[in-house]
Amino acid sequence: MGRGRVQLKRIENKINRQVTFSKRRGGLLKKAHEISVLCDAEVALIVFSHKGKLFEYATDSCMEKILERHERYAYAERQLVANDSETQGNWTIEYTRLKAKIDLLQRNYRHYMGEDLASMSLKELQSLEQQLDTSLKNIRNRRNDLMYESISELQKKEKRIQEQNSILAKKVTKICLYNFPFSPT
Amino acid sequence: MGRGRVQLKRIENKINRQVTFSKRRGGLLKKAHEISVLCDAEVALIVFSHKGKLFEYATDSCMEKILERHERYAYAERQLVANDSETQGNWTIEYTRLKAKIDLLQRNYRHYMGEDLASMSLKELQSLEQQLDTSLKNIRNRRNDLMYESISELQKKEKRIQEQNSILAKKVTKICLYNFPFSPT
DNA sequence: ACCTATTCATAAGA
DNA sequence: TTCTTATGAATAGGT
Repeated sequence: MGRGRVQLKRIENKINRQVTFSKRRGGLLKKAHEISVLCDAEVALIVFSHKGKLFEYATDSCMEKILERHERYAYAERQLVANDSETQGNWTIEYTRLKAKIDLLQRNYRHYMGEDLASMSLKELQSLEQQLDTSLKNIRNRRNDLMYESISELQKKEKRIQEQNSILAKKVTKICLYNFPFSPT
Repeated sequence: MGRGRVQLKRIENKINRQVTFSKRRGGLLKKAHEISVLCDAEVALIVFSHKGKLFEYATDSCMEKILERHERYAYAERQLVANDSETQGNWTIEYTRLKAKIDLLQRNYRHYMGEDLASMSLKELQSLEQQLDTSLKNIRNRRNDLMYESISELQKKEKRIQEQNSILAKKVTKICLYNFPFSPT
């Protein structure tokens, strides 16, 4: 579409890639919404840009619900593939599932701690690095905000106290004048 | 697209809806794949038809990984109401325990993602910042190592091939000389 | 499923 | 980023 055919391969020019991403992302989200409305379908679309930014669309803005529904499907499939004697009931299965999830989370966590990196590919490392860089920026921004807040808070407090001080000083002067109208000072 | 404009509302005719769904589904999956390849993005697309049939696309056919990544971004609100039936016994307790663990891990995650920072104190932020800084250093070191490794690997390979080349060249020369001892060249 | 008239999406350029 | 526009793609309505 547009001027000239397009090859289905990574756009090497960074600028072009970014622009194309931005445009196509819009188109994709729009079409996802359209099919959802026109055909009464339930759609969830998740897009991570090359830089790791998230864009998403979900029918009725209910991503979690759709993902859960998907999970049930995927889960059913997995069961069809790899079941032998797990007729113990749902609890055992659910337990295993949660265990696996924790394992995964912990593995990821270690990566975020900069540990256990040997198992990661170059691409994964780069994506992780980018993510942490972004995180760090956010954290530093937040810290700066907090510090500025605290500074201005202190400055206000100081001002208030200064004012009180001068008021008190005036009172003191007045009282002194009243009690010792002719004293020096 | 096509003959006549289309209103963005549910197609009431069942046949038309089904046909349109089928066509647009194809288009949507195709475009999801295209943006994924062209722009080096990570895409997950889930479509449930009106009748409940599942269609999906995922970059590198790795749906779970993308959903996991998405989960890290998404706000955690998987509060399963497991409290209503405490009579289930140990399983319920264990289940709740695991759930809590996951919640905790996910909360920490979001901090590592530079999100959800409002609840953190200055001190906590500083410690997090320090940790991430360290992580980033480790990750960058590891990435550098990998890249150097890969470079020296390539250099070795190049050398081997060069050597083979020169051996082959010599052989060719020899054969030529043997077969055409007086030819020029 | 296949066929087109149309509308849509978008690559390139500004 | 946004707009414009030429052009390739997608697709609605038929067959």
